[in-house]
Amino acid sequence: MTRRTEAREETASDIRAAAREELRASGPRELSLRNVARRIGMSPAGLYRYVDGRDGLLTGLITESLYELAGEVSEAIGAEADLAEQVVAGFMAYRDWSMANPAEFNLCFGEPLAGYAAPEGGSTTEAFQAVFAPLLGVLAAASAAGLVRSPELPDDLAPLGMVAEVMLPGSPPGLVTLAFETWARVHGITALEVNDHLSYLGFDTRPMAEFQVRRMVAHLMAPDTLRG
Amino acid sequence: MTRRTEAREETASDIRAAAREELRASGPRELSLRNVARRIGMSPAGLYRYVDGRDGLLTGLITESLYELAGEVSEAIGAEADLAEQVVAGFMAYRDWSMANPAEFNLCFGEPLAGYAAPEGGSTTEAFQAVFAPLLGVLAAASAAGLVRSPELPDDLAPLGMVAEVMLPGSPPGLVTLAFETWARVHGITALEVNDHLSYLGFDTRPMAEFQVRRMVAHLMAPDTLRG
DNA sequence: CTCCTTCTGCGAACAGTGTTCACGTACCAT
DNA sequence: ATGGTACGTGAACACTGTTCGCAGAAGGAG
Repeated sequence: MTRRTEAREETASDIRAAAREELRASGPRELSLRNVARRIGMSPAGLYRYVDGRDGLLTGLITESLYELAGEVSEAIGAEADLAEQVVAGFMAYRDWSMANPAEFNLCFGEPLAGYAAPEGGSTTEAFQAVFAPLLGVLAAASAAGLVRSPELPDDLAPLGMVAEVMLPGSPPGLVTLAFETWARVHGITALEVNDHLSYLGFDTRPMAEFQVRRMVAHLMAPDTLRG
Repeated sequence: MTRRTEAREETASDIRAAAREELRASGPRELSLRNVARRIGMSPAGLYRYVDGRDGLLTGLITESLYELAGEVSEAIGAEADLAEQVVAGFMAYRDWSMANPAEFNLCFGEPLAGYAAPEGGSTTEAFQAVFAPLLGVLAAASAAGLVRSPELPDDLAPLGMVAEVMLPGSPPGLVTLAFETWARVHGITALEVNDHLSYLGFDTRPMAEFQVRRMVAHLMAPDTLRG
């Protein structure tokens, strides 16, 4: 009962590591199951004893990557005292991790993989929440401290009010739209950087990203935040 | 000289159309050259008389898509009189086209295709400029009219000043960073919408996108724009 | 220690992909 | 009418994910 499960655990771990390498080397779309097998010196068919095909391999990579990112974000937030600086640090950690792990970023936040469906259990959903929970926490804290004034929701966005009660219970309904806006902003600059759409500028674009994030936070926490 | 070139032109057009259909049906990554051939009832090898492999097919799709998008953006801008409304309309056209053509959006602005390299001639670069020229034009006009106050560039972003002189000659150097910021913002919400990362909200997210764009424009053209 | 079950891994196969090559065939200009 | 050129094809190669049947090895029961 021991020797077998032990060996199994080890090869499973090897497979995970090899898959991660393959992901970095070939990207999420071109991730080749046969190459993963080749890396650990196994036949492609043998992998199916450990992983439920390519989809299973991918869900493993997604959750693993998300928890890694979540750790980075939490750590970055924890290292700052000021609420505004926490927001900056948290989102810059999101950006920096994405630049360091482009394949993982695209796997989690980019174009959905053709033919891939998230598993039933919702294990990936949980991992996503692990990433956003700390960011939402800081935002909610800033709101509670009166640093962030949430905009009023137009009638168009009434459905968002429902979501607000679930995502950020007790917070003003407008805060959730602010949360999506901040995420979208950071996601935007990050996606452009990661996918080389700014590389023709010919210089390191990190300062530009930080500039945008700081402007965002300044606007977010300005006393005269525009409404609507 | 006539019958042959005429027939050639027609099949070339058929190929373009079939490729577009295939792109919509299968996405940019799974775009299968063999399926394109199948659509027009041709052998895969025969396609090589018309198109330089998959890469050639893709460059054609990219430029065609970009010019289509450029048309939508220009038209939307032209339909508005107020400068602020022009910005809103231009970017919403960008968003709406992307939602209507997700495969094309990802092909042009998403994760670069593995193994694909843009051609030498710079034909795609030209197409990209066709998209951004009208947007930059409105921004420059608004700046010239004193509606937009550009932020001062920190020392970090000195290289951007060089780019500014090329992209927006005669405009304040800070305006170009504003241009990138606006693009990044719209790209962010668009990418999230297009790639189904907001679909779990369960309602049409267009109002949310418009809300964000309007907030962006309001902030952009507010008299008390924050500097830096 | 022997027997039997279960787990593990492998080779072959299938359908699919992009790409190349040699081969006819239909068109066109002379 | 004839020579040359452009067109289209079928076969082939190396690759992919996935399934299936078959060997062994590991472990437990008697």
